[in-house]
Amino acid sequence: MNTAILKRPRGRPTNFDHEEALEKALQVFWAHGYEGASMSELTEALGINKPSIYAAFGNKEELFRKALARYTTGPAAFVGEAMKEPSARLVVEKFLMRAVDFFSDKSTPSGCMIVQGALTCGQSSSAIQQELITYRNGIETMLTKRFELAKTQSDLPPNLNTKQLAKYIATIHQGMSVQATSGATREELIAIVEIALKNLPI
Amino acid sequence: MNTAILKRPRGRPTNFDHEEALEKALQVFWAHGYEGASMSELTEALGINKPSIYAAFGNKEELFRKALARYTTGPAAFVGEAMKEPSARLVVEKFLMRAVDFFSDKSTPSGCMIVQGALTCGQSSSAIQQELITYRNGIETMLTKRFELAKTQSDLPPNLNTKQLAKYIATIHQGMSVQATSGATREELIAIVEIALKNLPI
DNA sequence: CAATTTATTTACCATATGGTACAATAATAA
DNA sequence: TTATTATTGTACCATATGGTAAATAAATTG
Repeated sequence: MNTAILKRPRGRPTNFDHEEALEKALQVFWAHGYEGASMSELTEALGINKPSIYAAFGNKEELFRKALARYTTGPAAFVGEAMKEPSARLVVEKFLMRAVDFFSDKSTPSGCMIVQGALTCGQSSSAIQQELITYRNGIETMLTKRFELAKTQSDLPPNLNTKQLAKYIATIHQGMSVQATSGATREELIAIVEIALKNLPI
Repeated sequence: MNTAILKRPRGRPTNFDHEEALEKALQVFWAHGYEGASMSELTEALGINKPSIYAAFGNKEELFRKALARYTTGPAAFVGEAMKEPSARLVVEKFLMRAVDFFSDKSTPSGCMIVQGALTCGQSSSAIQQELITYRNGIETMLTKRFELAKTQSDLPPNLNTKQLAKYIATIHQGMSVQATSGATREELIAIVEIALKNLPI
């Protein structure tokens, strides 16, 4: 089954599972943000010593990037999934509703890591801050492209400004992330989405 | 005119203007958040040495609280002002439109300090984090109360859930704060508000 | 077996953090 | 003038930060 142990590499074997460790790092960064997560908290959470972390993942920045990649392909993968819905309207519904599930999942930190990982920070973290902005823009771009596709399918009117609509949806998503971190309940988040959907311009 | 110098206090006079210093501290905290603003950056920005800051304002937490108070009664006072508009609809319009002006003002940091001052942080800042949540809830409560008043004036239907509506408006506001910090232009923010207003349930 | 390779542990590094002791300074009060 | 009071500047403190050197341990190769 596990092909990884069929042919062991040369030296002393690694004593921890990289994916498991990355998952734990993700939880810490997700909960406290890039700056708010200290290396000592991370070492404690991962259960391995610092030199092992640095050997396996590079440095704090790299560890964050790898945790972030895991985040987007794991818990936050629903964003890409939502784009596959058959109509623009359903895409928005799915995106926002799944975001509510996501934000109110009590087994994970509240809020979106891409929104809150480094919104404000010291100068030393500006690289990460900028990368998260790029990720946020990426979500907007996904929405825009999906709306453009809907236009070609006569699912949306040709005069509709897809970029603006995407930005509006992203704004609600980001606002809900803040709400979730502020303690908003699942029911409250659903109410927000219902208001938003009931009054959607599409 | 200046009554403060008519009767000087006993010892060596203070060498800096407290309000000016607080204003500079506000700018730093606003731009970098509570944790992201270091005492050394603050001392440099205020142009006074650390012992003077501590003598005048207590400690970093107290300095932040005083800067935050200045924020709410100064640049962010428009929130309370907006509540005075004659109808619920106009309250929301004014609140969101003035927020756009506020967020896109190039002479101040982008985004809202109450939203971004300590969204995520290390454990040592959880007190400030909690206080900012309380401030955010306060804005929602202002909106709720204003909508309740509108009900008594037959300005809003009696069956309308004012808390939910307030939370929805607050969500858009918070989302726009994230957008502003991510580089959204004034025009883009206006477009967001226009979509939101065009589809308002009131 | 020894040699080699890699990972772990321990202990440490330079720097930055929030915060302060203490002496010097500048004002007022007597 | 002298005493008193309060603020300033310098120099410092304990601790935490991200990060690493060096020795040790555990595996494979020959």
